[in-house]
Amino acid sequence: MLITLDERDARPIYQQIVSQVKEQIQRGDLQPGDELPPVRELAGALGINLHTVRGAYGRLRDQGIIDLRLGRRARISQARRAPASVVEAETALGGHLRELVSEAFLLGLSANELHSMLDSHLGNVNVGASTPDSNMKEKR
Amino acid sequence: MLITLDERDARPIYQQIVSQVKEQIQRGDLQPGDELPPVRELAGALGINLHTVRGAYGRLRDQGIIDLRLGRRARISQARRAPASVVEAETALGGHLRELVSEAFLLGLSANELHSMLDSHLGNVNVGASTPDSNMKEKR
Amino acid sequence: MLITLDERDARPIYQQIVSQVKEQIQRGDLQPGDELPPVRELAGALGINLHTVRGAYGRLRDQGIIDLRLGRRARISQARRAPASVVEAETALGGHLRELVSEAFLLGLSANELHSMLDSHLGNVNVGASTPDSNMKEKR
Amino acid sequence: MLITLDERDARPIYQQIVSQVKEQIQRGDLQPGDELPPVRELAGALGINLHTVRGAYGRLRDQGIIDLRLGRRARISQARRAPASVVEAETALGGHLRELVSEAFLLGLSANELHSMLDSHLGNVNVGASTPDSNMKEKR
DNA sequence: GTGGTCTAGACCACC
DNA sequence: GTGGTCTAGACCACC
Repeated sequence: MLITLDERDARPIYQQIVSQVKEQIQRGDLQPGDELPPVRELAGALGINLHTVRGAYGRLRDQGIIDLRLGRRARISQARRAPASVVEAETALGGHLRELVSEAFLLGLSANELHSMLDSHLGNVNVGASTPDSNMKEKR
Repeated sequence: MLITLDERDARPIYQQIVSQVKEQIQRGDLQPGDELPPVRELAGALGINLHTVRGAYGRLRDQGIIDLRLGRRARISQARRAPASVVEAETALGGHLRELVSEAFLLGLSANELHSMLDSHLGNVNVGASTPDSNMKEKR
Repeated sequence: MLITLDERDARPIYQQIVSQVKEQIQRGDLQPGDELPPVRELAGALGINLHTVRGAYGRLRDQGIIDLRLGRRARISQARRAPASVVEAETALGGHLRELVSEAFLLGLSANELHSMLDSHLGNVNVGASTPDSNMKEKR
Repeated sequence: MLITLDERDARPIYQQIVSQVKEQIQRGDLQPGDELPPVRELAGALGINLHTVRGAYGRLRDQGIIDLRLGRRARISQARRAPASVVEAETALGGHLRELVSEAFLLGLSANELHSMLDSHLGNVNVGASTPDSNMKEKR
């Protein structure tokens, strides 16, 4: 598993790790059951403190992304959660969307341009899910 | 000028103020040259700390949105920046979009659902601005 | 808010704090909107490290029990979550129930005795919920 | 003797083994004097570490469930302890019950739902033991 | 080896 | 004042 830290990224280190693990799951680079590197190993490779990695892993566990068990290696969870309700989705993504729209406006983007940027990012998504006609790869 | 705080919004207060000022410019409620309320007044109206409002105004100034001069009232700047290039837009928004898409994926949202969430957030912005055929309100 | 640590309790300190906050919500001693003591204050009062309290608060936040926002005091969340599904409930409580049954057996308790012990603990519950005829105080 | 590990069970492996041995005694599948498989054999069959099985057997011994003597096979102990008093039971199980009830409350479960979850876990235990009129399988 | 908890202390961001 | 992140290092429990 390849994790890289971006000095220019304003987000805290643990957040970058969390995001990258999620993106790798989404891309299919990490599959359910796959092992993550031990915290000490990843900390060493990234040149950061062990606790920083533990914080990242802990959040991934709390979000149901990975399984952590004492004495065993961290693994990508089997269970993918059920589709979220509209309310849950708004709670989880509302801040992201407001930020995105705000920034896009400042850049002078049109609604169409923003939607097509979103489309190009959705295109990267490796969805091979149970309901192929309603997944995120779907052509609009 | 009407600013309201949303308790459910997880973003820091200063950021909510920044976003709302931007959105009001976008809606045309705030025009170049318009005055913003004095820091003390807005802080009092929202029941928040002076520093918080000062922080918000400072960021708006740093982003070229308002003019701040000691002893003068804050005003909306004249200069609007030119629409960004595709490359600039990708640089500025790419991280936000990656984050948004991977979160949406883990929530089990479809591409359609994500696009319509984006639409509803663009709708709040309700642009009726200078370039009507390429603005963010545009029906898709 | 009164939190006490029990030396004899084998659970980690942060767990005891988490449990006690939950129990106080359940008893109605803590209401939505109520403030929790600042981490430094509670840490001082309990004679433990600040980070240990932060760990407890962080878990309460991750479970949606409290709201934590930078610069503001921790508060009990407004939103009570929707009733869990059978699967969620089994996931969340299965381990507790297995442990309980195992221990009860070792003690020579009958099923009836265990159920009535559960009843007496449910009696402490301060439920004032929307569906009074299906809440946890309900006589069986 | 059949022991199986449940990946979804969040408890440590040694605890799953301890619980299952207890349940099998309860079901009558294991009788006083019966031999348990050698540590090496069980570890091999489950694909786990020797230490893990040793730890489980050690705890069973500490709880008076099995007899362990160097060079001999582990056996189910003869002595069954007398039923606990109400006070003992409350001391031993009170913490578990408080925890269970407050978790259930936060999940939005009703008292009935919690009792029936308890029933289903008691059902797994499936007691057909020495005191049929007060055992844990008893229909309520 | 591997994750979990706790202490100690620094520095930062928001209010 | 108040919570958030990070480093450093100790010791523990499980495998």
